Amino acid sequence: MKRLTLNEIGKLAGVSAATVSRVINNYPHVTQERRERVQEVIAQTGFQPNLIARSLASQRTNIIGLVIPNVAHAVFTDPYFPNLIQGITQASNRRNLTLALFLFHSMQEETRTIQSILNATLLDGLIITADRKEYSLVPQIVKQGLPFILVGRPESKSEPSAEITYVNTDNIAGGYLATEHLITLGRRRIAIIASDLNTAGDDRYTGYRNALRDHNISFDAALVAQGDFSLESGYAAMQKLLPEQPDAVFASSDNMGLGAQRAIRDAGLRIPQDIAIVGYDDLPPAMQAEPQLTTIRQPVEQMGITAVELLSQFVSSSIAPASVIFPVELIIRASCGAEQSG
Amino acid sequence: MKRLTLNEIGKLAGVSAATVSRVINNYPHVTQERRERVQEVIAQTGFQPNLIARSLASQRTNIIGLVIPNVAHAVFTDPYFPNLIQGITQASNRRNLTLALFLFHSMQEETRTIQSILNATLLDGLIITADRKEYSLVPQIVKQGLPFILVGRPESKSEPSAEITYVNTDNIAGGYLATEHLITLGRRRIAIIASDLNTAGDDRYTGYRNALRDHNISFDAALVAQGDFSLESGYAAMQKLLPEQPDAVFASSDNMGLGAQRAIRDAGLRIPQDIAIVGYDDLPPAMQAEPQLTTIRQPVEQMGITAVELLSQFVSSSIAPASVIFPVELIIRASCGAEQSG
DNA sequence: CTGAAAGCGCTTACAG
DNA sequence: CTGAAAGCGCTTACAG
Repeated sequence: MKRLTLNEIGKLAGVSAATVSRVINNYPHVTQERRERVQEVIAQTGFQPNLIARSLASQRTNIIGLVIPNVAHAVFTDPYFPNLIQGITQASNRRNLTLALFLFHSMQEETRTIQSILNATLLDGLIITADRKEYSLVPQIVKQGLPFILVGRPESKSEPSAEITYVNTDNIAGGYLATEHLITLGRRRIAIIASDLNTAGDDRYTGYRNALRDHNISFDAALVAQGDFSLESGYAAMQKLLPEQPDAVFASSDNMGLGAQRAIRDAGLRIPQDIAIVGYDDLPPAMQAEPQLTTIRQPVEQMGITAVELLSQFVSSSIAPASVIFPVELIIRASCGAEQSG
Repeated sequence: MKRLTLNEIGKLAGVSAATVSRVINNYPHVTQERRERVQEVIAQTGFQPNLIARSLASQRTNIIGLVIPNVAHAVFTDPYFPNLIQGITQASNRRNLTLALFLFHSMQEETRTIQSILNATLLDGLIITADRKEYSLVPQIVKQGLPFILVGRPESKSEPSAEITYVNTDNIAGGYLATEHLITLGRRRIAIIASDLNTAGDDRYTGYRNALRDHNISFDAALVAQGDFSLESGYAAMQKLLPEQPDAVFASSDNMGLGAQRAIRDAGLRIPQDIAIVGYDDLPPAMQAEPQLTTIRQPVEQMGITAVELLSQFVSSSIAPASVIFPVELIIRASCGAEQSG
């Protein structure tokens, strides 16, 4: 079936294409009568303007991109991404934005695709997840002038000049809360499964250090092990920590927490009696082992929504909006020994 | 920085914009010399054609949509979707297609968005996951004439006339393999946690029935319980089955299998000694409880790749290509009692 | 093989 | 408030 054009709608309504365009775009100065006549015709014909033509004329596509850099470990194992995407799609739908998703399966593919995204004129802006620290993408985009929002804190050293807008959760507070909770339970040899792969890991570690300091517990480097956010790395890290005889562990991601949980069990120790655990990221219960982890919950979906909103502002005003940081909360579950003490 | 146009590139190379366009689009009849001159200029300037303008002129956008209908239960809890998306993005990147992702958070939003997708001219085609049976979307799209590929088998009754192209895995064979495996282990009271929410569930159930029939085991309706692919529903279904004293259970999704596993343990029974389990879908080990499920593995990522390829064919030839069905395989793990028998 | 020109379907100053 | 017209940056018959 042949698609209608502005011109044809105009004819049917007895007005010019320009007027139809003005009605569609809610331009205020159209007489009520003409406006209604046009709306009538649009409703009857089910007309929808050609988005491509509109984009070409208006130099605005209403398409935004979500770029998830190629991370070493399976992107979607971590429920963080699905949650984030839920928020982003929700806000996109609401604002009539189309979301283009970019995933990569090799660094080469990533470089190539990013390059063409930046050179093409398809996108109004970009949302980029800050999963890797050594991410050279950012300066490249800044240079191009394409509006973008980072999800997660950028490395402070990157781009001293440019104002990078980001949404984030308060990871320092999260690390602090988690550690303090373990302290409150009377634990003193509190280990951490940390990660320096991204700034989220850095900040959670900072929170851990701060909590120890504030509670006059001396820091012991032997109680720090590194992981890469995967369950397997959590398992390995915990195995490394066990000889140090910690009585608690803060795993700076739930996946690593699950790994730690297994390692503790495999060593014949009890949770939480021997070692209490606090995780991070809040895996949905369905994915968790039992008992479920006490964890720090982040409003990831909300972060996605906000990212879209900030990006919209950026696109329409071409002034980078202010970054937003969301609070986190502690969710207490049995794994920590709160309810379950024997 | 000002973007270049075909015209400007042409001037730099001493040819017309038309010739530049022909070079870019690999039109064969351009003299070697001019071609090289143009390519040189393009390389030096880093010129990339404006995709929107190209789309408007060529009536082809190279954007495809992935539509994941609003399913009652968290879309991404099931690793099926991430895997599928991996395949789809990989193939999209390879073919220089942009992938637009459409998720919905209510039926109303879904209806509204689908409508505007179909009326707009933004997409060359659609990939749609067939997660719901009662899906009225399909006839609507068929009517619109937008090329689309279904991931999963459509209901047979839908659209007797239209040729619907789909990619699928051989779910009947999967159900058969799973059940036969349990039979081979000597089990006879084999329960099934089924689901009639989609055709995948139907087919797996058919495979179960066929296997029983071929092995002369009489079907017992009391050994059938329904689930909705969630862990919780698997737990509930298993609880319903336990009084029937099954000695095995085929859970037609891994999530439901994990739920069943918990229900069995909570009832004080042993896996696999008392009840052996086979799951479906192959959750990544990281998400699985222990012991991991014996399961039917489907080539989900490959299905995504193929969906994109079929859609490309469809778009360029406007003739619906033939559907593709992938084989599945049985992955034996300890939960089934193969290795672990005491 | 190549270029001038029309056309894709909108938006938006510009006059009036 | 409204319309005629130019323009967004390509592609692609059409002539030559």
